[in-house]
Amino acid sequence: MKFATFNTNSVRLRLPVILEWLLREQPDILCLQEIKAQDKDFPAADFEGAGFHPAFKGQKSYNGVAIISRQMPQEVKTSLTSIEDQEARFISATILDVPVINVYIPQGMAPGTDKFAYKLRWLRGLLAHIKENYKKEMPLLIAGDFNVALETIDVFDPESFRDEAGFHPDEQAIMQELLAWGLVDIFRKHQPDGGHYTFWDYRIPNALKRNMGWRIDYILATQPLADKSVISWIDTGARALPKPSDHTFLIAEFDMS
DNA sequence: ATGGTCGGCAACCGA
Repeated sequence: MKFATFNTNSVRLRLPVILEWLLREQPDILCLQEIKAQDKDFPAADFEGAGFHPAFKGQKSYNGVAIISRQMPQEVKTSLTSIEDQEARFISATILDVPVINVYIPQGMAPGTDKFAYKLRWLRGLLAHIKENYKKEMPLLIAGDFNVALETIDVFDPESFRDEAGFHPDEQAIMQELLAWGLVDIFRKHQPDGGHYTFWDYRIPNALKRNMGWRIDYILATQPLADKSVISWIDTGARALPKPSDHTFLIAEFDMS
């Protein structure tokens, strides 16, 4: 089972890149974040034409998440059970009997701001949602843009980012609680070395070429599924295009036989 | 090479 996640920064603008990637890589499931489209504007027919079933939750201008699946997604839900949230940052579905959660965690701007408090509230809400609805002994996949780098090896300049949004101990502590509950960071399982990133800030010139990035996108799995993962990699293709996205595809394969 | 991030969406917010 081939599973992937990608922050699109506009699903409509990035549609040719996504469709080309789907046809080339043939994943079973692709989670998208920052689709930046209202539901009425989501390009559902294009995904259906490529042989996939889309489930999506959008809003105007910002945020928005989607699950693109070869099999029909069942039990689609678009809100956390733990907290109220006005923004389109959560979607879950069951696909081939595996529960899949796709999240776009708030970026948080800077510690001390309302946006940072919202980010922490959201992370705690996700932790509560998972504890309320799932068991660590059962298969569960969680993917998305968490906007949190966990370790010094996950950012290119940890000294200068220490205590800033995206690399702050309060965010990292909640994510570590999530992992401690019973989730495995699948890319890390297969790649213990640092310097592998999923995001490069547009505002840093030639960030990809200089490998000045962050690893803030994740595929997390409970142990029974994590035991089945055989490979995970980052596809920088979409970041290297003439009109690049700021994130990359992150992929993991699971042997379900 | 004589500039200097993107995207949505209509002036700026968010990342």
